[in-house]
Amino acid sequence: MLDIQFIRDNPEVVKEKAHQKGYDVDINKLLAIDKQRRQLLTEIETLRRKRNTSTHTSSKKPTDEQIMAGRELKKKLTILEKKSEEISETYQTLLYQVPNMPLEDVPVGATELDNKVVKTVGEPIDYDFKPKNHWELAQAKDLIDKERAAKVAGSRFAYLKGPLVELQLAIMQFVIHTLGDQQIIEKIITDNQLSLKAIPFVPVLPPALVCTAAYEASTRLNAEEMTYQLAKDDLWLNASAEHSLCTMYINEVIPEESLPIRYIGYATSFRREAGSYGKDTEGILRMHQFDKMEMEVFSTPETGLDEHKLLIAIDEYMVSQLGLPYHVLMKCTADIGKPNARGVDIETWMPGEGKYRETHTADYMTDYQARRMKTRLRRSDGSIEFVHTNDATAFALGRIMVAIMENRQTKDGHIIIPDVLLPFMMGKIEF
RNA sequence: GGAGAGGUACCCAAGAGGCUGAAGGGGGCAGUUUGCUAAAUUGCUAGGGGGGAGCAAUCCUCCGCGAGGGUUCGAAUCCCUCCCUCUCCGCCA
Repeated sequence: MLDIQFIRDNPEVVKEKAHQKGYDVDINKLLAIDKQRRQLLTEIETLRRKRNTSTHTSSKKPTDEQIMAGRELKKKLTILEKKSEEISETYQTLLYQVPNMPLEDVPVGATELDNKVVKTVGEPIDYDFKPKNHWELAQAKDLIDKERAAKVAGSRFAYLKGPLVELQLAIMQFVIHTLGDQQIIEKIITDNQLSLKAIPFVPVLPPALVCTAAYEASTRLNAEEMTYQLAKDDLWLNASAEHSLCTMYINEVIPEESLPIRYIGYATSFRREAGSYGKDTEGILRMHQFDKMEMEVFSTPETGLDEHKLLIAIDEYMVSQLGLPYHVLMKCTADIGKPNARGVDIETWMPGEGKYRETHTADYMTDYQARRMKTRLRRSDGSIEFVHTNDATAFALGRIMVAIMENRQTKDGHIIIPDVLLPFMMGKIEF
C-alpha cells in the first residue's frame, strides 16, 4: 500500500499515476474518510484517557459515583469504537485500492502493446531447415506426456521425462552456481555501473503453501485468475517462489547492515490460468504447474532501483550464457501491475513459433509491498523505515527449456546442450 | 490426530482483577573506582505502531504481556476462539 501521508500531500499526482496504470480509485473519498477517521480517533483517545486516569490514580475501591461515571464512559466509548471500526474498514479498502506509483522512466501506456523494446541481444538463427516447435521435438523423443497427465490431473499438466529432467536439474545447478559466485555478481555490478555490495544469493527452498493473511499482505494474492486455494486449511498453493520469499520478513525489523538480503528460491509453482482458455494449449509454455527459480531482494530505499537493475542484468547474463537471443521489454504503466513501480520483461526468441516469448519478469515494488507486510529496516542511528523489495525470475524452467529445445535443435531433431550446462549433464552433450 | 506443558523485553523470569501507568536477574550501553584487565559499584536499557501540537529539536496522548473477541467502573491476570513452541502417543517421506 501507499503511504497515506504521501497521498495527503500529493493527491493530484496519485490520481494521475493511478489513472496511468488503469486504476479507478476515489482519492477524494479516501482523504475525506481519512479525515473522519482521525477525528474519531481523537475523540476515542480522549475518552480512553479519562478512563485510564480514573482507574489508575484512585485508591483500591472506587465509589459508586465513580463506577457510574465509568459505566457512562464505557457506553460512549462502545458507540464510538464501533463507528471507528466501520470507518477504518472503508478506509483500508480504499487505501489498498491505490496502486503503487510508476517511476518516471516507465512508459505511459494503455495496454501491453505500449510496452517498449529497449534492447535486443543476439540474432535469431537462420536455419537451413524449417525449425520445429518444442512439442514436435518432444514428441519425436517422448519427452513430454500430456495425454496421460490429463487423465491424472487434467489439462495443462505434463509428465516431463528423461533428458528433459536432466536438463532442468542442470539449469538449476547452473543458476545456483552463478548466483552463489561472488566474483560473477561483482563483475555484473561493475559492468553495469551499479552502486551495490557484491553479496551472493543464498539458495532457498521455501514453503509451497502460503496462508491467507501473509498472501494478502504481500499483495500477490490473485485468487480468481491465478491461485489455487486449499479451503480446509486457510492455505494457498504458491504461484511462484517469490510469494513465500517476499513474505519471509513479515512484521520484522531488519538491521541495515544485514541488507541487502538476496535469495534465489526454487519452488514448484501453481496457477489456475483462468481466462486463458485456448491460449498456448500445445506444449508446456503455459501450465497449471511448473518449476521456477526466483530471485528476491530486500534492500534499503537508496539501493532499491540498482538492485532492480542488477536482477535484470543477471537475467541477461544467464540468458546470454545459454546462447539464446532475447530482447528486453520495458513494461508500460498499464502492464507493470498494481504493486510495481517499474517492471521489465525479458522475452526469448522461440524459433518454433517465430516470435519472442516472455521468459522473465523483474518487478520493483519500492516500499509499497513492504508497508503492508511491515517489513522494515533499522538504520544505524536507530530510525526505522520500510525496506524496498525486488523480485525477478531467474529461470522459469519449463519455458527456458522450450527456448533451449527450439533454439538449439538440429536438422534431424536433436538438441545440443549449451556449453555452460555441460558440467552438470554427466557427459551428455546432446539428446 | 490424541494427551499434557508453555508463549511477558536481546535472553532467563516474577506476576493469579486496582498497590504493575509491567518486579528481579543476565546481557548491553554510559559513568565511578582502577597502572591495564577482571571484580566491585551507580545509572540507563519495553519494543513497535497510531493520533495530536510544533519550522524544528521535541513534547502530549492512545494501543501494545502470542493473535483476535468477550466479561468488568477497571484485565498480563477471568471466559471464548485461533496460532505457535516443547514433551509423550499415533501416523508418515
